[in-house]
Amino acid sequence: MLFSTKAEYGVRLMVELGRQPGSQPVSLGSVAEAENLPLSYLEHLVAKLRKAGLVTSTRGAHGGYRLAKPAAEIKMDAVVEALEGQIAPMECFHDAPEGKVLCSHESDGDSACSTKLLWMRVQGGVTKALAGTTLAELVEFSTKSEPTREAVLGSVA
Amino acid sequence: MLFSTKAEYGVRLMVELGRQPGSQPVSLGSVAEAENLPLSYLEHLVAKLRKAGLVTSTRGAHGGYRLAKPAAEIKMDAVVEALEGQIAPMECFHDAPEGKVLCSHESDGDSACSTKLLWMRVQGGVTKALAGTTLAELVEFSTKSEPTREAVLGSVA
DNA sequence: GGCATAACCGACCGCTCTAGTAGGATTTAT
DNA sequence: ATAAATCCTACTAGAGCGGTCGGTTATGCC
Repeated sequence: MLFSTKAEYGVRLMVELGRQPGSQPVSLGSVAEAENLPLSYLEHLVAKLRKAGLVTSTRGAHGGYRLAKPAAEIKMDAVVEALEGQIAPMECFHDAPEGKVLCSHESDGDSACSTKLLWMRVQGGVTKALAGTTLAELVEFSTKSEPTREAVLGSVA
Repeated sequence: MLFSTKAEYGVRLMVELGRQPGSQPVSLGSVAEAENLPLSYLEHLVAKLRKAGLVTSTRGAHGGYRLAKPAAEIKMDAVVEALEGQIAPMECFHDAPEGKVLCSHESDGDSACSTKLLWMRVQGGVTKALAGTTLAELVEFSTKSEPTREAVLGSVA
């Protein structure tokens, strides 16, 4: 598994927030109920999203969470990275200050890392997929398939 | 981390085998020494590669391992999958008999999985990167950067 | 002010996987 | 026979995952 359920639950949470049109905050409890996920676990996840500046919170009664930005401006690489931590294909990958990629084996005296080419391509593929998808797309995708109730009913009938 | 060191070590092992020109088998011990990896751990990894039909073994003295096919015909998705198991972005992803992708949440009564679009793109990116890279490329890449000894010496001088 | 609601925070827990280690059994060239 | 190798199983420490729990703080509402 490339990602754990932290990413899954967290993205579902974000989509749920993105679904809400109004500017009023959504309580975690309602999200947990809607997505059928444990509330206390979602608390941990939403904390990461908040620290990453992806959602804002309002405390107290009628409080809850809102997207910090319009869904169309939220790229999924930021979301997944907030939840799962640095996205790198391999332990030895840490990106240097500039856009460069380092491999810890390279500093060794021996030959350059034979796997670097592969992991760079993998990382490129993943980053492209994540950064090329916005939360708004997922919201639209999920709401569009919600009226697939027809399809469900159709298959039953 | 998308992958564990199993993939890292295993790919390094494959590259090491691919480097050898002759048709005579290479002992795991020499690979372990060349790559500075624990021999007993490599044994576990190479067993997976053998079961996946990627390498062949000859037992006894002067025995060892060989690539089962020319390096140019070995695609890295097969290698990584043999080492890490099914490559899927998320727990709920299991590919159906035909090339289709299933999400376990879809069978539920509720709306289709809001994350499916994202994970499909991610999986596409990873698969494309892995399947689009051959072992031969990695072998060439690593041997080409081996004479970068100049660069290393150059930076020291 | 008091109360319900909800965000916040940290500790804890069982489980599985990772990255090894260890020890032996088997096969084979010399 | 012996040494060199693959092969196989069992074991282990540690880390992360998925989740629970209890308590603290902040806030709208009556």
